[in-house]
Amino acid sequence: MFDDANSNAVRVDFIENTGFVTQSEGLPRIAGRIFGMLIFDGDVVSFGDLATKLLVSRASISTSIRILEERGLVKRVTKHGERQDFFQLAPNPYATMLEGIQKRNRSIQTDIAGTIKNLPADAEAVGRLTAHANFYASRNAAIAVALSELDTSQNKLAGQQPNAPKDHLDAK
Amino acid sequence: MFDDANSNAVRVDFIENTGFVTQSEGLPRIAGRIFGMLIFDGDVVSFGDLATKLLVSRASISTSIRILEERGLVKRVTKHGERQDFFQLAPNPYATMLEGIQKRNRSIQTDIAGTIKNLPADAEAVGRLTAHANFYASRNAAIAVALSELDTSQNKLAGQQPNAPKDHLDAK
DNA sequence: CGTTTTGTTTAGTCATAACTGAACAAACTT
DNA sequence: AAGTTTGTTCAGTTATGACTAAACAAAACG
Repeated sequence: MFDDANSNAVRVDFIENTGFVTQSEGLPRIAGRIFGMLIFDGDVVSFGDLATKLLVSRASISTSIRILEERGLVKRVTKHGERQDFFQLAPNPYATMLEGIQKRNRSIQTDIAGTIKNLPADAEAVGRLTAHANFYASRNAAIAVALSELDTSQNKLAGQQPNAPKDHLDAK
Repeated sequence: MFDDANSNAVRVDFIENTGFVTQSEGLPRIAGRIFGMLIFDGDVVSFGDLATKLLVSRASISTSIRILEERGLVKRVTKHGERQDFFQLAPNPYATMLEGIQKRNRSIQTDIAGTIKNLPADAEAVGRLTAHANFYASRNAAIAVALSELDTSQNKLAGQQPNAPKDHLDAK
């Protein structure tokens, strides 16, 4: 146990698992695998290596990386003297994720508010619709709490976060 | 404005919208439409009416209702002297929803903990994996906050929640 | 009893989106 | 310049799952 072969099996399992998790959240599975690989390896990985190590086409890497970049979870960097693009985890991907959920919840809340506004004030449904909107409001309030907690724990782990993102990395 | 035709258009929009929301959360759109209809109408609706009013097959109602029942969001009731099944919102669907998310997060957390346990304690990845698990932990802590908030606002709205669920409803 | 109503299950269709290979453009190498 | 590397885009394939129609079982009705 705890030999290299074992560790690699654990690594692959984690990466695959992360793929399933993000898939169930509506993202391509490959995007999750990339994310999982960046978490596990904690390193800067080249475009080509992503395709090679994950055994998928470069086209898939391209689209999944675009999604991860759009969501602010992954950052593209260059290496001095290297032609390939390299990728690493964005500075605080978890906070960014939570902020994305908040944004979505706000949009749903706005929609429900619009529904209420377009009804007569004494409509029988207004109470239930208000409770419905309230649900998303509490979720967002709760996420705000999680965001502040994340700050705390991030500080605790600061020493263990290798490879603080830089805009430009020199060759090793 | 605010005439019956308008209100009905608003109603249909809300129902369709709720369908989209739940679809993006991995549930069939029809399940969301049922849920939205129950929220808007706040009434007890028969199996047949669901199919008729939503213009979908009875088979779809059957599967979507099963999903909603499994998740504890909708309750099946009988009406004295009626052969059809009837459905209404479960007592506190929002709390149930949040608890479902908590359960899922816990399961992901457990998986990550398993990953960490199967690695040498000094593995370089442990710090990042811990932060990853921590993310799901804070989310769950936050949901706990939302759950207590929900209690509060539910009390505020108690007077506006019609049709408190009963196990058995007499005919009107 | 046969017929009707009702909900579930199953087989099949259809829509969607992930993924790939190939074509492509841009930048670099020689 | 010709050829190579690199990332994106596009067309096509494939896998998944929502949805339906039809078959079905159970219960109520006549």
